[in-house]
Amino acid sequence: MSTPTRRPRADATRNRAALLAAADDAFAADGAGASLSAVAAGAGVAIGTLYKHFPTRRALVGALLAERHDALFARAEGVDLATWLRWVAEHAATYRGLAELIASDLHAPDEAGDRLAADCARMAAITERTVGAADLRADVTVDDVVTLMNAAAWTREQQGAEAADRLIATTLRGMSP
Amino acid sequence: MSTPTRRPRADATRNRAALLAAADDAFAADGAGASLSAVAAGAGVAIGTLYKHFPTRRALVGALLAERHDALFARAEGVDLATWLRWVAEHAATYRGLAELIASDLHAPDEAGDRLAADCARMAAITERTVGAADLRADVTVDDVVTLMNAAAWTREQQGAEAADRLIATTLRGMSP
DNA sequence: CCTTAAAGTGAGAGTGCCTCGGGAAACTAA
DNA sequence: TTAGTTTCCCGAGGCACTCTCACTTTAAGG
Repeated sequence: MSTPTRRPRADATRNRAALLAAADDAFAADGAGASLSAVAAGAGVAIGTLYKHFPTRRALVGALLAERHDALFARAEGVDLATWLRWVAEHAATYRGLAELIASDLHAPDEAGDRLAADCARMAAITERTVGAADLRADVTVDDVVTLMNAAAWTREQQGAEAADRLIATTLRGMSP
Repeated sequence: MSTPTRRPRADATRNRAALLAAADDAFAADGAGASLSAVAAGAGVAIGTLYKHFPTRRALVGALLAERHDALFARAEGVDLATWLRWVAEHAATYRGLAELIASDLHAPDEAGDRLAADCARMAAITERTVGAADLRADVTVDDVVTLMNAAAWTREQQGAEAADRLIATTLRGMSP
């Protein structure tokens, strides 16, 4: 079980970065379901290389979102619930179809090494903490808030930021004592 | 502009019915994105025949939902807002992916002869009427309620009936004076 | 029957997903 | 430098699905 891990090859590092950049372009333009062959082409790399670096679409999206997640979680400290929900909804609007991709993973068992699943768990933990700090009716559960979070993310994607913000505000009003 | 419309051929009627039945099976099993070749095969018909009857997936889904819609709209008379929202959410859960398919059509221009678009319009009208009859805060708009309706439909699909019902109840509480 | 228009057919072109065996290139150490 | 080793890249090819269209079949109506 020794780990004499050799330094990664230079071309591998370069290709990985090129793939991420191309994927960001493609996903921003065509949504999270954009053609992976197009991504590979955009990165100037063969399709096999893409799959070597990112075995699944989820892995690619997860890598792409990793930085954004870190930034999002870093500033979540001590923020109020309404703001947190707005932030998550805003984040979920990064690429079209992202809310569905992420939501569909809540049902799937999280494979080992899945960055996206880990980030979802972190997000759930923050949500739970933030809910605990909020003043809500006794019969409101964390699940209710998670439901609202998902719904707001989907709404933002389908109908824009204003509709999502209004949904959050109204529902939170209904949750307050 | 005479309409010496000949009676439709017997095999056409038969095939259309077989296609609808096969599509219902397939969509129920695999969601609204199920393979259309499989549907054609299930109906014992060539793929070209499917496309002759239903040029797009939307047309097929629309035809399939037509009866359900009629039933839904028929009993919507005088029902209260909360119930109406629950019914719509329940209806949207008929096939997986239905909420998205319908929502994505709200953005697309409704082509002529599109039954699904027409039904969406009828649904919007009923919603507007029901909202008018409900006792809500002055700053709540019909759009807010439509947003909730879509969100509840999506939630029902992703998280089940209970989560959707709770979202509806909580948000309506936030909308009441 | 026989004509005619409606309906059916299915190969084929296009697109996308994903795999796998062989080739190439970058490291490392002598 | 060079040989050895390991990592990485390549892209043809198998599979699935969508949608079209020139051609064939068949029911309807006289």
